[in-house]
Amino acid sequence: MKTSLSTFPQNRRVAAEAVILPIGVTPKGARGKILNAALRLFALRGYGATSVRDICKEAKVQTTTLYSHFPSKELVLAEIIQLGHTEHLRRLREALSQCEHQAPAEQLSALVRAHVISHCEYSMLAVVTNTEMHALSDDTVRPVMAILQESESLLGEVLLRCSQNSIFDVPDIELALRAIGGMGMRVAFWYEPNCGKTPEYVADTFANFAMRLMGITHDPQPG
Amino acid sequence: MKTSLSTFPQNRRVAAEAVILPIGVTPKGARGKILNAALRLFALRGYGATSVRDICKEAKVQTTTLYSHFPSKELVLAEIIQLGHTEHLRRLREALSQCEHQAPAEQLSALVRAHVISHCEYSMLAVVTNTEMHALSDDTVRPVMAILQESESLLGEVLLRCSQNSIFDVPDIELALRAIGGMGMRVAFWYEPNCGKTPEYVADTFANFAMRLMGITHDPQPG
Amino acid sequence: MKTSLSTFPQNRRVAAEAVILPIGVTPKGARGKILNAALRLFALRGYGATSVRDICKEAKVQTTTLYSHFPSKELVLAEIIQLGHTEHLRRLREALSQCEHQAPAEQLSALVRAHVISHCEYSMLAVVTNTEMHALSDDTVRPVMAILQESESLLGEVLLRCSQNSIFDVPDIELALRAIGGMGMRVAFWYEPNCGKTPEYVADTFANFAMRLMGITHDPQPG
Amino acid sequence: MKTSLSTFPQNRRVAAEAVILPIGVTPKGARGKILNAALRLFALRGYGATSVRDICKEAKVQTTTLYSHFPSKELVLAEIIQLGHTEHLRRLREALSQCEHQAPAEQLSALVRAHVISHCEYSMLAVVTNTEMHALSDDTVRPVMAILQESESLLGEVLLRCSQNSIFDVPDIELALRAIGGMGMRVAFWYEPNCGKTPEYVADTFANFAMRLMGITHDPQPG
DNA sequence: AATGAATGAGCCTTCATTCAT
DNA sequence: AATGAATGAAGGCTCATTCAT
Repeated sequence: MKTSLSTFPQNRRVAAEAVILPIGVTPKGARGKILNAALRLFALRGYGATSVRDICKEAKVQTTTLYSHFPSKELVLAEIIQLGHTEHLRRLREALSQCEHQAPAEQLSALVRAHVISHCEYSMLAVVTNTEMHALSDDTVRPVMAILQESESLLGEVLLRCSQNSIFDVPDIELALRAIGGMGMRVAFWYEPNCGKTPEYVADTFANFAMRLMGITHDPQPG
Repeated sequence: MKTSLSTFPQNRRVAAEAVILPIGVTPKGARGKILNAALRLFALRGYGATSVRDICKEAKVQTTTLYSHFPSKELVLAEIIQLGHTEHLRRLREALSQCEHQAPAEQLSALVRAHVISHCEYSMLAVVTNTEMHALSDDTVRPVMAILQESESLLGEVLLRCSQNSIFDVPDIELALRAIGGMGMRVAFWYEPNCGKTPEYVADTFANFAMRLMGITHDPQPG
Repeated sequence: MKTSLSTFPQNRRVAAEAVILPIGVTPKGARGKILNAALRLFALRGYGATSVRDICKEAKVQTTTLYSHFPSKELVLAEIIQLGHTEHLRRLREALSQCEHQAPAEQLSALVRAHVISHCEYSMLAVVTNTEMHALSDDTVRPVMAILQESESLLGEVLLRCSQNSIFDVPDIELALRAIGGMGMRVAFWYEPNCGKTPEYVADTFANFAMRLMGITHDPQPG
Repeated sequence: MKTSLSTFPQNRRVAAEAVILPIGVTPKGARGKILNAALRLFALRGYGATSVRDICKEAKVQTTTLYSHFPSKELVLAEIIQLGHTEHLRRLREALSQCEHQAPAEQLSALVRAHVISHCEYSMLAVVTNTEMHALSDDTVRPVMAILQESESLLGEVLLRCSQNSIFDVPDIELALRAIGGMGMRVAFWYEPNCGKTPEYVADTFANFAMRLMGITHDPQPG
């Protein structure tokens, strides 16, 4: 018996249909077409199951044209993942910057909201970013990994400050980080615009979940 | 700057090293060797990036031997995923059966614990099961999907019963399901036996997180 | 526009459906089942496009069983071709033996009739015999070729005797042999029992064609 | 005992050595080299027994080069067969067009001559065209079959007109079509330029055979 | 004879990439 | 930049055949 709560309504990697790259970040011309096509196919089928020919057919360019814009298929993926982590980090920073003098609880809430919203809005990007990083070579992955770790540090530090505040009651801060990070990351796989919930609503709810998970008490003290 | 809270310590899909298939489920002989080799490589590199020759080299059999046990590479994956979902469902059911007359809160706790422990103990299996299902054809995925949905229904129904109990305060039950399911699912990617935490400890903590997330109050009424 | 005279009503090598090996020649048991299955598949698909597995599936025996009866796939074909040429030669000889004291014209008629009837009755055998002999190795083909050449000699000698008789008027005896042999050989490809003509009728008509082709005059002298 | 009349002097599918594709029809460059190599090997060994590697070695190109000119091995065969039937039909039409106002007898003679000459000159093409069509899939064979049937219709209609003319005496027009078509078709298997007979001579003789077979009387009336 | 597993060569085809134009 | 042809490695898979049982 199938309940209305099923989390995997179909056999696709990502529920969302629409694209794709953050506005203002997509390059013009063939380069942009290639990146968007590659992102779409990597998200739906996976990097290993997508050929250069597939990408170029989707982008409506010649196969060799790809090689005048990128040195290899791997570096197409690298650029996409780079874009993904960069945009993600930018949003986290932006969210933090708007409440940097407020209590840790406010900061945590803002971070989780930004985390979730970006996974809703750029779900394909997030799926690729989170599932295909292992396809990059060690040298290629290094700068990308640095950005990812920076994002994690941001959340980790806020969690640390929260845990030092008596309004929270955290049994294991590392596991809390894993749990909060993980629940947000999964949003990219199931969210799609027609699901009946707005990104902001999901974000608010998940921020609430994060607060609860951290054991916040109902009458907070000043941070 | 890397903090001690980083969730992705290296560029691999799955942190765990060890294998692999649930005891008692692994077939004898070449068939079992092939399944374990394939599981390991699919988990580390992905299905698309693993060749039949790779699997057979790892399993120390001839490539043609694989084809006397499986009709295709896809059906090797299918069997692994089937095993994964079946074992997962078996554990959820077992956990539930041991508290079927208890309050929903107890049941939720038991389910989350089973969910997490199985993602710790069979992390490779869980990673493959959760990230490569899209590589199966429609016909092949159908029976597997049915098992997955059965597992989800189990958790969904318990959440539903919890939400109808006044000791819980759930803003959105569907999102709660996504959050709790998602945080457990991600465990497979980062957990490894030498991380300093036992599966039981992680499971207890995540069960606690789930309770909190569901807004449980501190003096529960009988379910 | 398709006329009712079209010679290739469908894309198959041989029009006939039914089998197969001459009665009394088919071995008992697995050996016979294998030969008949192989003949059928070689006729319909060709030797190169038929696998040992295909043959064994059709014959409902194990793959290895074939190898306890035949040393190789090639020698299955060799046996079939051998059977085909042997039966063909037997029939030509039998036909000749019944008119050995009659005029060459009678002998030619009898030979053409036997040639055509055997191509009607064992059309699958004839198709394989005539189109797959090149698949045999030099050593294997030698004894088979000898039988074939014996059959041809039979017809060639009768034609020669006819041409020396003044009731015939043959411009080129070698070409007459090719023409008469060739028109009979093609019968195996298009004849099928439900075509509305009996083998005897076709044989009589082709014998008449052969006579005409040899330029027979209407008041024959004694041979 | 081998007579000088033997029709199968050696174990090959086709007696002729030389090539191959009609002048003016062979494409330039690698495509043409591949077609000629494939034709030669298909004729000598059969389609099923010829690998893509064989073709490419013979054509002195890389195996992948074949795939930038043809979608598959099957479509190499399809193109060859298409060329064969097209050229054959073209020659029949050309022959007919030069005697379209003459008596049916003249037309029959012209058709048989064209039929035979094209089987002498392009014997490899004819052998492949006539023996490997069954290797094509249903969809691929359809347009090719249409051309073949058009050629057959041409001959069938002329035979029909002949049979309605009192100078002919045809016992069974359908069998006459089979016989005349079949004897010409077999020419491709045994004719070779050094056999001591020119294509024209063979063609004239077979045209004579065809007339006799149709029961022509020796003092024809105007058609 | 018959079986089930295994073998090594080879199948057709596609891959990411390069090069001369 | 863009093109069409070409390249060498590797892809998944099937082949005819063998062997221990």
